Amino acid sequence: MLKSSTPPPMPAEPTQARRFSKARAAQSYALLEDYVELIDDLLTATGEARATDIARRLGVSHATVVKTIGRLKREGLATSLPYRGVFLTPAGETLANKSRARHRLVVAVLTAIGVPPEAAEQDAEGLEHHISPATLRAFAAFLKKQP
Amino acid sequence: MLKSSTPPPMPAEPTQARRFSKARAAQSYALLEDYVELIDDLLTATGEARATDIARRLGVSHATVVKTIGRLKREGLATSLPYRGVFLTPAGETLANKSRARHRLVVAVLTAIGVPPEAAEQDAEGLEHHISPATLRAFAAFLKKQP
DNA sequence: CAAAAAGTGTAGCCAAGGCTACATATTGGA
DNA sequence: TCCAATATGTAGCCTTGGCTACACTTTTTG
Ligand SMILES: [Mn+2]
Ligand SMILES: [Mn+2]
Ligand SMILES: [Mn+2]
Ligand SMILES: [Mn+2]
Repeated sequence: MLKSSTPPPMPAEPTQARRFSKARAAQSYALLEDYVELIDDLLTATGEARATDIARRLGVSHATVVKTIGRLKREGLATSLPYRGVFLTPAGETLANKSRARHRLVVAVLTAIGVPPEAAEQDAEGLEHHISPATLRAFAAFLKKQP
Repeated sequence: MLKSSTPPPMPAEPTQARRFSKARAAQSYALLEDYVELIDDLLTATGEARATDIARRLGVSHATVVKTIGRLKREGLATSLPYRGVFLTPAGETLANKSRARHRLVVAVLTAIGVPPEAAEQDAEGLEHHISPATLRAFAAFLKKQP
């Protein structure tokens, strides 16, 4: 007999509310993670991260990017000088490195499971922001013991 | 030697922009998926889905729920009668069933990989909305050939 | 059956994250 | 050099998805 024929019961209210809450919190942080990762990539590749480049990469308008850079600065993740691009604070760099490592691990796991490469890259862009540390550890362990 | 010592190159601009775009689109649909899934669960379990119950389950205010129900109605996923709760249209039921099946499959895969149960449930709540059909198929295939 | 409690609806506020339009600054090429 | 192209900044608008406050309806209960 295959696992589970009876559907799982609905979770208790406070549990379910807590899960949704955390998912909302993760989502509200997602954009910042993508930005610092991208900014760090641009800084490494070209030495600078300009609003226009970021906008092109993200597929949004430069005005949107400028506004979000404001949020990055408010949250202590980036600095910028007028007409001189964006830079990451130490906190920003730390977050960028964590985000990049997690992004790659997610892609690797999806691929190992048999997800086609482009789908893995596509889905990872959204998935990555909802991977808890516990899941991240499980992913790393899973990859290590892969054939 | 372990796989990949050189970091992957940054994707070309249009590719990366398309990925981010799709991830944003998926996110904008996420709330609707959670709502119809939850409404369908409540209808099945208790015969009705009231705004207050939904609010308690989601951990938001009832006013927020009422407003979102408006969006569900605009998008043709639900109907409601004043002071008489919410119901799903056929389109809403279809989406609810798809969402629930996907949700369960995601949890099953995470668990199979070795993610602890509560982390699997927690992360799935956010992850599920970024699983493409291709990834879904790969997940199903992966589970089937598991020991 | 009336009063209290619970549920629902509505208004108005906020922040995030999109956009366009336009003004200003910088940069590169003739 | 200076003018055109490019980049940047700013303003104002929109939708989504949160919230509180308050009014109204329905249900429960003494
Ligand atoms: Mn990423
Ligand atoms: Mn991402
Ligand atoms: Mn779900
Ligand atoms: Mn969800």
